[in-house]
Amino acid sequence: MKQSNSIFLNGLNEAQSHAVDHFHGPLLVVAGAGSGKTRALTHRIAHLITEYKVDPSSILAVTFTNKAAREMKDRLELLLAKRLSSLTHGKPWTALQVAEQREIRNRIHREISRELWIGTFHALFSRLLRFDIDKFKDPEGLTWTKQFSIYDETDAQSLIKEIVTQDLQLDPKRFEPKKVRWAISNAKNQCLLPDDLSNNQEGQRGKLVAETYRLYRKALAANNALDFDDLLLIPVQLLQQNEKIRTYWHSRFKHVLVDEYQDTNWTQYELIKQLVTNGKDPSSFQDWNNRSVFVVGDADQSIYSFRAADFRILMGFQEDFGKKSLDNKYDSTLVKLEENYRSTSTILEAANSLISNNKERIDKVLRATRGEGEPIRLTRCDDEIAEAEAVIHRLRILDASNPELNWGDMAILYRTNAQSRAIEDSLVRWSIPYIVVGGLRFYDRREIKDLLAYLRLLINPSDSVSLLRVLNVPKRGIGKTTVQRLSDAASQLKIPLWEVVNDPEAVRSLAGRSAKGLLIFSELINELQSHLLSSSPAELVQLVLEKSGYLSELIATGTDEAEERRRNLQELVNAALQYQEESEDANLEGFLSTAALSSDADNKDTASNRVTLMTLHSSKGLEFPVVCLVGMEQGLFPSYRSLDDPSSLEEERRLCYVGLTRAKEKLFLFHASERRMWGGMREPAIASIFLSEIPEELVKGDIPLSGGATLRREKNLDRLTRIDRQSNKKSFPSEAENAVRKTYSGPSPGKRWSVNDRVEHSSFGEGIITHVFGSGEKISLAIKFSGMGPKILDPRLAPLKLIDE
DNA sequence: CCTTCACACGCCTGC
DNA sequence: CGTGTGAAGG
Repeated sequence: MKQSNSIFLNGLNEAQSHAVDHFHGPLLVVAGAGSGKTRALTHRIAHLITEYKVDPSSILAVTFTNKAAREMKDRLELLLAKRLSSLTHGKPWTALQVAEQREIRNRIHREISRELWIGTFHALFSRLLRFDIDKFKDPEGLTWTKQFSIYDETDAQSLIKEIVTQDLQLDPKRFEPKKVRWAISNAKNQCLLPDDLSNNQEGQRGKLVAETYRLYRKALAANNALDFDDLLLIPVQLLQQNEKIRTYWHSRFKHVLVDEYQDTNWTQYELIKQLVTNGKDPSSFQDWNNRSVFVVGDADQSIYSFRAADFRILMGFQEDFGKKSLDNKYDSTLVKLEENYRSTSTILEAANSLISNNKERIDKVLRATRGEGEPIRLTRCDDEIAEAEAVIHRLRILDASNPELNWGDMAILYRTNAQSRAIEDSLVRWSIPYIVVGGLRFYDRREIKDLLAYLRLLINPSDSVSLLRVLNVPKRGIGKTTVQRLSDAASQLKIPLWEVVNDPEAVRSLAGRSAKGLLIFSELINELQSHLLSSSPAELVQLVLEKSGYLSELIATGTDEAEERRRNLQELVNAALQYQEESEDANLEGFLSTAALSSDADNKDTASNRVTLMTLHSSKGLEFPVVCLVGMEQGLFPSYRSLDDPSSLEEERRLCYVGLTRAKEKLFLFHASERRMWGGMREPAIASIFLSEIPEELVKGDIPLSGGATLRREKNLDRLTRIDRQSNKKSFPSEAENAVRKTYSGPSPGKRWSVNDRVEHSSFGEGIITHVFGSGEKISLAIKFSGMGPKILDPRLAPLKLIDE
């Protein structure tokens, strides 16, 4: 079956060809930095389609970022286009006219790449959920529809905060929503449900976290919303419980490829397993005919354990899926790519030496294929401002003395986003063009989130988080008290907030002066909803902008900041237009998913001729001729949180390894002896331990280096930069806190209206009072009439009379 | 009842 | 340094 004459095997080394040509069964590709794994992945897909005649729609390829997905598609299209051009035109690709090229690419896109499922775990499985989530049966009876909203971290946290303070009546200072959210996220990423978590917990605090998790999940369902973690966890549950759906997707995706496998978590692993083996135990799964699972990764580049990635999943792959190892090199389930085509041998040697300090590794060496290159340069600076100046100075020298180097060939990498500021200042001072990747996402800007909240509300009126966000934006005179009254009513009636807001009588009854604003708002939403089916996403964005008064308010404000926001919103319209161009059946749900799941790094093209600034994490998968790595100091990099924890320190070291191996030609390291942390305090800083792990002979210091001995001695000193870990103090709700459970002012004896009273309404007929809101003069009644949902009425206005028993 | 202003507090990394 | 929360003002 081996097709050794395939053009997609040309120019590959032995190990790469082996990976590309693999057809049946599981294969783990251990791919060191710069060993051509993206090449192997794209060639493999092309090879599967053209040589093994695999239907493109049966290929599922998981990438780590959307950007990587787009690149993979582009490269694949180009590969296939080149092949097609020699087949159909008998000419090499470059000899074709532009129009011919375009026609071929369109054809490839239409017939092949459009059919492929390539994307991040989150993007792919939210797509799957848009098909099947309505068939999901939750053990606690929760339900979702295809119109579900996707909540980002902020939305999720505000929901949790609400639960902690309102439902559980806990002090958010002691039971921090952020930490609780983190614990819940961790559980979800390990495939744990509320009950599982509860059973895992001993102390009261743990039990409370599990209880928050349960309520949080319930709240998400009430909002018809999912958080990022649910996009993976719900599909797992769905595939586990529903054999029909599982078998469908199992039969559909015959070839599954996963990039950056070292950064998968247990929930993602479970997804892969369900799809590949149809839920069977992988070690005994036999039915590999015309089916494969192909994972690529490098345990030394695992840098996401903070979001529950576990590289032991990669290390256990063979045992999970494979037969026992016979020949270590070309085992039927393992290929190692160990030849590095990216970096000079100096850079590689430094990286190899650094990473050898880690204990938890798969044995792997990275062999250089390029020359020695220049020594690594290390610069020590007085503080972060001097550091920024030193970096820029270095880049300017390079720019002046190397005509072949452009600004776009240079990258400045740092541990934390906050470090970019000082460097940006210097770049501006020297008028050097630059781009900052990461940090605040475009879709996290306030005005963008506001507009997206409108759109989410339109398709998913249950989404109360979005409703609350835009209810009074722009200002409609609807204040906190009114909102609280409406929310209380909604939660007691167990109906979405929107149903209260959308009921004019309820509004008139519950709200005072702000009733007018509420009526305007609900009319607005109803009107916008009427355009849902007939308008494109971009048109809808424009409509919301105009009809909501958002745009006119910004124009009226007239400040620079407002103008900036207006431009961003225009950019959102453009993003919607671009989305429409790129996808076949463009709809608003799709656009909103794309928006929720895109990261800042996805949108920036690094092609423009600018110096790139980013965190080490975002640099994964990229390469640059020139790399400057700044802030190599204890407490910063490695981060202070890792200093007393060996396994986090190893992760920091892997991060450093990733950073070093981004460089192709020239590598510059910087550290400062003093640094302003946040606010103003100047903190003395000492050189990073990682510097002492790079062989001295590879490094040339601008200043005399403190040797490894000094560093090792300093290592044992008490860290000035270290911040004491918070002691594990428990925070239980006190007796007092428990005692002040909120009571709504129900009917007091002697009042005219009470719960369970039977009433008669002149047009709705007979009903029963289910709730009484408010007290004194101002009360509202929730009444259940037969044949309709609960109505909220003001007894002073509504034609009601009490029926005597 | 809603808006605005001031102050306190905290930031690692990100789909 | 930005965000979120609280008290005073309108």
